[in-house]
Amino acid sequence: MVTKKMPPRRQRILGFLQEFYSENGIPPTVRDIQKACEISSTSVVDYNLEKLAQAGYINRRPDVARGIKILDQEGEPISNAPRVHILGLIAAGSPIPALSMEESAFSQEFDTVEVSPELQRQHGQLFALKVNGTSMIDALIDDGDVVIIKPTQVADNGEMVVAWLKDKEEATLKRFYSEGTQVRLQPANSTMKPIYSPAENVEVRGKLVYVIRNLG
Amino acid sequence: MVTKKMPPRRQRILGFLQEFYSENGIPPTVRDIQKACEISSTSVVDYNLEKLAQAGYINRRPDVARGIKILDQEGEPISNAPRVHILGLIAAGSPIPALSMEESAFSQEFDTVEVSPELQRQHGQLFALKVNGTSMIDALIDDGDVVIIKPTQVADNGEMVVAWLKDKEEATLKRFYSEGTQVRLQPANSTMKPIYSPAENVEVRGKLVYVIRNLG
DNA sequence: CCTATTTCAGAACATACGTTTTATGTTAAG
DNA sequence: CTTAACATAAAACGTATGTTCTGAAATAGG
Repeated sequence: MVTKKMPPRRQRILGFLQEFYSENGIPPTVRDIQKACEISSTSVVDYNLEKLAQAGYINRRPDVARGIKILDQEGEPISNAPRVHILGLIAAGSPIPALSMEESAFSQEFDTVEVSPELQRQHGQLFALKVNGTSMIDALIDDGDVVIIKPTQVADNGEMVVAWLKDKEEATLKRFYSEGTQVRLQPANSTMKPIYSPAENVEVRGKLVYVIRNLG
Repeated sequence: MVTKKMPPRRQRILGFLQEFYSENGIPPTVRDIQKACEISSTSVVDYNLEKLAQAGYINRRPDVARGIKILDQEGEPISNAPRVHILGLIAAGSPIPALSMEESAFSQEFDTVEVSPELQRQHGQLFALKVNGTSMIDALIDDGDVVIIKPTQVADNGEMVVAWLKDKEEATLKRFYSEGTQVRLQPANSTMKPIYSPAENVEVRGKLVYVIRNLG
């Protein structure tokens, strides 16, 4: 599908649609859009909505209040469940990208996964990583699994964390144990040996709160 | 919270609300409810909606079209993502309940998990089981994990299935391999031995399409 | 049986909200 | 410059949809 460049106003409308729907559980009205996007007339909103519909970004149910259906890339309606960005891959040796998300919250550049609203409510802002390779298999995490992570710099003992090893410049998923001056990073499976490292060499980037595995 | 008995009509309205929202991505109007629940007047719908709001089942946004917010047990708004019923526990020796769901699709008697719409679209009707104990740990499935299952009687070789062993009267999660007259049920981890059983002793109940693990 | 409370009915009302119309400004191609 | 396609504007229109009013039927408690 050839995606043509979109006027900024239309882009803004589309972004607002997703944001509003995700926040309120109902799509906005034409007038909601008008106010939020600082448009002078409802007819302009209508015009741009029609364009968005032609381009396949939305569906419109004629004559029904709040009749806009927001579609994903496959043309299927999206749900209003919170979506979490998959920032990248994690594996032995692979770096984790920067964790500043607020700005690009609704940019289309990342893959996303749906999470339940409870999870989002419970933990606040989240991000996700896709696990590459079987290096985490000892922690019951398989190749291709997606892990949902809550950003944090601290962790309690026994929690599964994304740990950054400064010296090796690599990130890993392990159980975290603070043992005085050093840190033990323990695979969940006892047949694997733990990693011991000085506390100042280990940076906790986030804790693991959810694992998703898609088979089939 | 003391849940008083609800008039059947009110129960029906509540069920319709969830069904309609899940199906259409927007809540129904008062008149949608009126038609679907065969109510003679909009005022009756309004009356019952008010009661449902008092009882904490919904929120109403005054004067806004389709302003009903459906709430879960914690009083938080639900999303319109498809919800899948958790029919029970699965573990060595535990039975799996009957798989007829259509009738009780929106009864409140089961716990549910949200799944992404894509999953539902891809596989159709689904159900879920909560894994009890660590007996599936060899298949990278931990105690407390929730597995999403697509009901089916057949499976391709290598797929993870819910297999019912008639002689032992127990269900188990394993990889499925048809080997002529008998069936091999293979744990995902090679350190565990496979189960060999005559084909007529093994009933495939469903295939595993998704695994969810909630930590923290 | 009597009374109070709950539930249901029908109709009318008020407005939230999608749509249409007519007109003007803006950009891009020839 | 001219013209066509694109985009914006203001106002009015029609109906979809929440709300209210008045009254009657059904149900429950004593």
